[in-house]
Amino acid sequence: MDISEIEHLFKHNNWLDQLPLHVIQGLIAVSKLKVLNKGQILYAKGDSADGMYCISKGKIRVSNVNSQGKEMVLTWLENGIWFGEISMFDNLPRTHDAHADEKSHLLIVPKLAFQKLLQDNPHFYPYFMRMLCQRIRVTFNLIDETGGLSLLGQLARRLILLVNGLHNAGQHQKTKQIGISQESLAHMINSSRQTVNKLLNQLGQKNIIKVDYGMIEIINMQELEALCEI
Amino acid sequence: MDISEIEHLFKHNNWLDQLPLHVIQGLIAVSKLKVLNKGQILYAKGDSADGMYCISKGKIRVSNVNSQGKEMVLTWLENGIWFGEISMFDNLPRTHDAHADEKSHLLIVPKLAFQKLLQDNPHFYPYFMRMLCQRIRVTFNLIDETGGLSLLGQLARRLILLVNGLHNAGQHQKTKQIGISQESLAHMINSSRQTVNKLLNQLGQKNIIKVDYGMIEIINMQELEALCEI
DNA sequence: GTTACACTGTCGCCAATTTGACAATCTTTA
DNA sequence: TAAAGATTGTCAAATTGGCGACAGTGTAAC
Repeated sequence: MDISEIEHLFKHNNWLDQLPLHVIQGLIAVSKLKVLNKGQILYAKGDSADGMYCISKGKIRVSNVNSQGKEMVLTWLENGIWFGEISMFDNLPRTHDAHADEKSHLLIVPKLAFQKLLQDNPHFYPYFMRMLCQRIRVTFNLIDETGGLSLLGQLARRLILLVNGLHNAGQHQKTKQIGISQESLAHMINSSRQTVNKLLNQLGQKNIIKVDYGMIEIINMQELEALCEI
Repeated sequence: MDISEIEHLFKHNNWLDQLPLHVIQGLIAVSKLKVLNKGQILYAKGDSADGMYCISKGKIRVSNVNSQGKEMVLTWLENGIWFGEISMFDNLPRTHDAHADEKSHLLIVPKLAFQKLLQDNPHFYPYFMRMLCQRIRVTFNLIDETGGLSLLGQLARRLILLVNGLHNAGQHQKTKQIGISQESLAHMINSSRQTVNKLLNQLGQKNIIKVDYGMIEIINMQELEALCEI
């Protein structure tokens, strides 16, 4: 990964891109690269944080384990996504587990460097206040839009969430494919594999999605969005 | 409401109480009082924000209307609770509706005054960054802990949430009574009044809670917490 | 006080969902 | 390539939960 590629990662973020170029370059100078192999853990819930991450390649699974020991996946994060900023800002433990689902390349902005940046340049605070507010709005949305939906509605909402990402709005949409097993999907909406299988195939017959082995592709996004109303 | 009472409201908040006394007094000087009658609306989702609130008396219902037109209640807020800070910090519309469920007295800290405070004193930013992070952590918890629970588990979780408050941690616990109809509770966990009624009475027979007209009292908090594992 | 309204308790029926089971298909690993 | 493991498709039986109905009880308003 060369410098221009790294700069691009910063420019891709709605908040970091507000920083003057020389500040970005300062952050890049102290940032580190990290490569995770498939299945490797990045951090666990409760870990203390070393910094904030951006994915330059690969896929990270953000999840935690519920009281029955079942893994509940919050979301997957992919190229260009920044994450892990909460613990960086408040110095408290990680809220989730993060695993690499495939070989992944990450950029790490160290916590101390970032905190020093803010300390030395308090006028940058508002950018990151807004960044945090945005996170809150997204999670509120998740809570609100899930409540009151039928199972089919929840499934549709979840599929959209999985392609668009739980992360910050305004991303240019990539492929509309989701690599996920029906069992994982079932876990996410607190349902059974069999029911999810039935519902997915119903959507498949209506040509709204295409169901494959370990893979779902969204064909008709409008229809899917309409289903989120039920 | 006299000055010392208002000062107490500021001291009650984990973040505001970090501000020097003269700053608090400055904020109090520009704050306004507002009285809402029962049923009156404080703001609606989408409204632009005038500031941040604290309840000195009464009860505020935070909710929104889902796509089927059903009201989904996120939480109730009571004495001493600060809320409405998101829109104040990011200048974006309100995320929820807020209604007074009974005659309520509010303190309003105007947005402009607060923004000026931060502009003039950037070293206060970190307090409020942490405040926002705390909100994110609480909402993540709500999402994570609800997922994978049985209906009974969700109900137990919700009851605990309602006495402890969805708001920031570290509040000294008041009475363990919740004034709420079983129908409202049902809405909150996306279930039916009848089912909630049955579950509540089961908990009542086990002496975990006490069920009354429009009122639920938690008797055995430990047992209730244990139920959040199923 | 009494009338209207809101809330609770409890049916029974019916639809939706879970669960366990098993076979078929796809992918990965040895 | 073959074997092992993961994922999907499908059934039937058992369970859960939603919904309408209606009576009983508590609260508020006039």
